[in-house]
Amino acid sequence: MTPGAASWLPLSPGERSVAIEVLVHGPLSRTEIARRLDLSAGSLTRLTKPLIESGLLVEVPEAGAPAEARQGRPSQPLDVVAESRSFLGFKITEDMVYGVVTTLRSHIVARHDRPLAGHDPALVADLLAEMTADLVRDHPRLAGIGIGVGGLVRDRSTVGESAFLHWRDVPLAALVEERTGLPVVVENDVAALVEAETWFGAGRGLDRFVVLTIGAGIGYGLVLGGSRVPYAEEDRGFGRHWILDPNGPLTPDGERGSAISLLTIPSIRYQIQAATGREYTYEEILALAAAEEPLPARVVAESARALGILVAQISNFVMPQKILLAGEGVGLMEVAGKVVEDTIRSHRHPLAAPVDLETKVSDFHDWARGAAVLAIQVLVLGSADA
Amino acid sequence: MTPGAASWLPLSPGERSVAIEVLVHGPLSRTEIARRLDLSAGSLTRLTKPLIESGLLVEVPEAGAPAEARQGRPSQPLDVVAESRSFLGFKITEDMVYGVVTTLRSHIVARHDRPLAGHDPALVADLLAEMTADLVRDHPRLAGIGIGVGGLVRDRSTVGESAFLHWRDVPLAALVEERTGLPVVVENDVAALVEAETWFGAGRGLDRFVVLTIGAGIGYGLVLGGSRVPYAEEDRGFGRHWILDPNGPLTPDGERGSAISLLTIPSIRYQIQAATGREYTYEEILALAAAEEPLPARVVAESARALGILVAQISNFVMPQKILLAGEGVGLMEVAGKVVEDTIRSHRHPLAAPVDLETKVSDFHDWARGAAVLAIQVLVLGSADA
DNA sequence: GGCACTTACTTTTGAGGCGAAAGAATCCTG
DNA sequence: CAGGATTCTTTCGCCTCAAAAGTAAGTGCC
Repeated sequence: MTPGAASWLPLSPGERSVAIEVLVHGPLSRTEIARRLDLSAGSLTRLTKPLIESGLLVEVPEAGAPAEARQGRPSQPLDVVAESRSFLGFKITEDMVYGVVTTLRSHIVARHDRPLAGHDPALVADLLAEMTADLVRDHPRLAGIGIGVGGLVRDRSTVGESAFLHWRDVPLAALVEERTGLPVVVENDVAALVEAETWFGAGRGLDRFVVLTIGAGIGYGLVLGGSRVPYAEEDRGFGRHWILDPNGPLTPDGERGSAISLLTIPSIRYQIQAATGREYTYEEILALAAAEEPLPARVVAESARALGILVAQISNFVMPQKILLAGEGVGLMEVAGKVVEDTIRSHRHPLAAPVDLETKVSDFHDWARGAAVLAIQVLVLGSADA
Repeated sequence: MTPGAASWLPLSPGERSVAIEVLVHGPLSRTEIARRLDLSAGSLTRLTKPLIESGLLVEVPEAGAPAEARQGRPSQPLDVVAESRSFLGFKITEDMVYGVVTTLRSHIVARHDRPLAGHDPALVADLLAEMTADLVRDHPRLAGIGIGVGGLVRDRSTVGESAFLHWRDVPLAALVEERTGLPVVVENDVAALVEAETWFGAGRGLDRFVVLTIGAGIGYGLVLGGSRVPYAEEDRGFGRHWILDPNGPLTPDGERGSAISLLTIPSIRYQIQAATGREYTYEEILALAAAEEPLPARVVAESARALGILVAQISNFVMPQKILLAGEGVGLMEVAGKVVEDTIRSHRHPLAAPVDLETKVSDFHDWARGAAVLAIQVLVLGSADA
């Protein structure tokens, strides 16, 4: 796809795996890479030479710890030149577009957000092109654009269905490519976040890894053998039918006691509003719960128990090495983390390995960063998927 | 391990993958193998030649369907000589040892069961050796023995903990090896069944595959990328804390409404007995439920709903291509299969891919067959795991 | 029956990746 | 400064594989 995408030269499989290893796992000496990829030292010399000559890798002086003075010839760490290329990531929400510029290492070096006036595909593409033009001024060497959208995305290029944008079969990648001339990848926002965390975040190097997001909706991503498992119902309402508590609350969305009803921000706000007649933000509700106001405390505790059950179920059946909890709703963990953990424990076998649950406080720029990682992957892998 | 295990010659990785492909997927022509393993036709000639010369593979006349007369030179299917070796599989229960002899293709060619008088390790090993001696008379060329035990097994050789045998750290493989002179593999019974189904059964060729067994207990096995995921709590009471219905029955084992309480045979018998004061077998209860006797019907329906919830949860989180339901308790599906399926559907996203749920009526000889497959794997792979 | 065509398999050849082993570089230790 | 340790490089041969050409064995059509 996207023939304009000047991918990383014609890399041989061996070279590519070396490049990815260095890209993802920071500076590494040749010996260390050989150990990780189970190759001989000789092969490493062979594989790294062209990568260094092409400027993709460089030998860095001595990675941080010269203190650790070992015997023998000092190792010569290799690293990618993180600043050699820039990547653009967008997250489209109902009323905003969040944009970030990242390095090859997926570090955010710039942010740029703009309100979204309408949902016409051409209009959205125009706005993305404008934002790209704004950002490209300070960041030349832009190598690609990644776009994250809530909804079903096909072939990493077409939005098949997006409820909040009212889109069906919009070839967003093509629209933005023709306006910017840059290679564009479009992906479901949760999928993009999962890829980002798998490559550069909590899931680095893990074999079985789960990402769970709570916010306006529920997001679930499963990584097995280092690559994401595609889901048929991808983000067309995850969790609507995950019944966590048959006696749980009934909300406009989702079945009674479903993950949607118990965990999403709109549902929690709805519950409080239905009971009090007043509107509170999610943060206000969490604060009230922390202050032990009875009604919010009960709703939040119920939500926390549901989260515990959900995490326990995932752990029981998938046995991931780590579960990453992200999204705008993770404030729940701060207020009721103990309830969550107790619930997890009571729904797990006492001899089972403890769940490695990591919470990541995240805003919309993290979603955009996730999208940018897709652009990195395309550059590195040549538009194939991991 | 087990140096006596005359494994399949020193097979190169390429040769081994060819051998396994033919072993698992029946007679295959060279072209077909090349297609499946993504190799060139030339490589296939190279790889198959030594396998044929060593007698491991043979060219078979024409596999069954000469009717399908295609144009061109007819293909020359290759096959393993299923009867060239025999394998022995044992399943140890509290009061019986079930034994089977299988071919290389894992077809059962003989059965032999004996009551188990006591649980002393030496006594059990003696019995296994006697049964082996009985069976080896009619089946020479015995290549190895596999033993399945409920409980925790380490290194495929030592029973770390088995509640019903009251064993701790019993080196069962060594005990049987020194009595029989044959290579022995010991494994958890569920794990063995999972391996068998992955190689020769419902899970053949699948990437994500789940085995769920209901019987005296609950068994759960997860296969990802073609190999089984090891669990920390392996068969030390799966399902004890899987709460499927918080309002479910309370039984001596497991938490209220747990998979153990709702699905295992002893718990269902306990529920009926507690309500009626009489003892019924599981089969009797199912028959009464089918005849719409109110109490059994209610208990069985509750059990079926729980199974549906469990299957739906597994599907939601693991997204396996297939779930195999096995064990002595699968009669539930015959009586209440519709309830199970309806429950699954109501706990799944309407757009989610339908669950491929396969029920396998199985007795203890299937467990023994699973153990025999381990012996096959050791022979083929050289005692490594898949 | 002969000729074209199709498909399956074999042989040959050449390129490329890999590891083993030997050698060079560069540090520490005494 | 010698000796050892560790990393990296070089060389060499092996193995694997793909490509291409050749052989085998059938069908279809005249």
